[in-house]
Amino acid sequence: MRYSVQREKILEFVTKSSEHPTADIVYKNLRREMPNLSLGTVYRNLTSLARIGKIKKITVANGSDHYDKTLENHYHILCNKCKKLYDIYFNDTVDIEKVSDLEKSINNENGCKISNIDIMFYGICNKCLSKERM
Amino acid sequence: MRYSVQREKILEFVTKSSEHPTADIVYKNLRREMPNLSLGTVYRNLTSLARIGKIKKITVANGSDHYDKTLENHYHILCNKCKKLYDIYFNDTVDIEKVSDLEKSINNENGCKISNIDIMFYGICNKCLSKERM
DNA sequence: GTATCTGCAAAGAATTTGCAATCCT
DNA sequence: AGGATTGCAAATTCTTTGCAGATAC
Repeated sequence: MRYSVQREKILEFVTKSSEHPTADIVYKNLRREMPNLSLGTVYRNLTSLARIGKIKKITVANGSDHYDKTLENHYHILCNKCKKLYDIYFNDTVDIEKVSDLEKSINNENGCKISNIDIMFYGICNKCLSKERM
Repeated sequence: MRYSVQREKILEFVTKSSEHPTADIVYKNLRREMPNLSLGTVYRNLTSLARIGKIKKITVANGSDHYDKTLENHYHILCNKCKKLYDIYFNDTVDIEKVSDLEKSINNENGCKISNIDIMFYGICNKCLSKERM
């Protein structure tokens, strides 16, 4: 894959972002410094960056795909109120182990070959919860 | 919710189906006996049937939503070859327990309120695996 | 030089919606 | 009767793609 300014900036934006931007968010933000950037280019690069594993695509119910910097062993929650996607941090590493144990045992017991598991949580984020209580 | 033939047939189709039909599959199949059925009606009813819990919507990466009869404690694998969605059966009930344990512990340790977890497996189904070996 | 990548705009796929007619109750 | 539901078609939303020009190497 050849170098391009656009791809570098797109990767940088996703990597430095603490949110999990959609293609449109990446596009709108980078347009400020690159007024000629096109949405097609953003989609093409997000797709290829995900293919080579530099970032990860996250599919959610009822909405655009999000993109995340690649980090091991963490999951996401989509807030049904504000529609934002947050990381879920496990306080107890046992939880993480449960997931990978699960993955292993299913691999062995089924006739199919599992290449990956997507786990998505849905609910209300803590910000929206505290707003509700006010 | 008032009765309608269309909704009854749509629910029946999803419930009796061993596959996990998309809106389009439901539409194409029911059109044989209901030539005036419209795709909009199928979407509207699948959505409301899912809302009241009679069926379950399953969102997958890169493709249409699927619908499933509501059964507890089972998960799905999307075959990357044939793009079909299959149930995953656990031989060992411990696996199921791992998932619900996971759910409980996350509920307690995070500031957010989790209403549900979606777990999706991706890989190659056993049918496509045996074709590969031939 | 040439294959890759971009911007643009148009196309495509999936789903939703407005509206008048029709159907339950 | 009167509100819910339908069929139809148009609109929306998200994403992909064809193409001609620009860019990396």
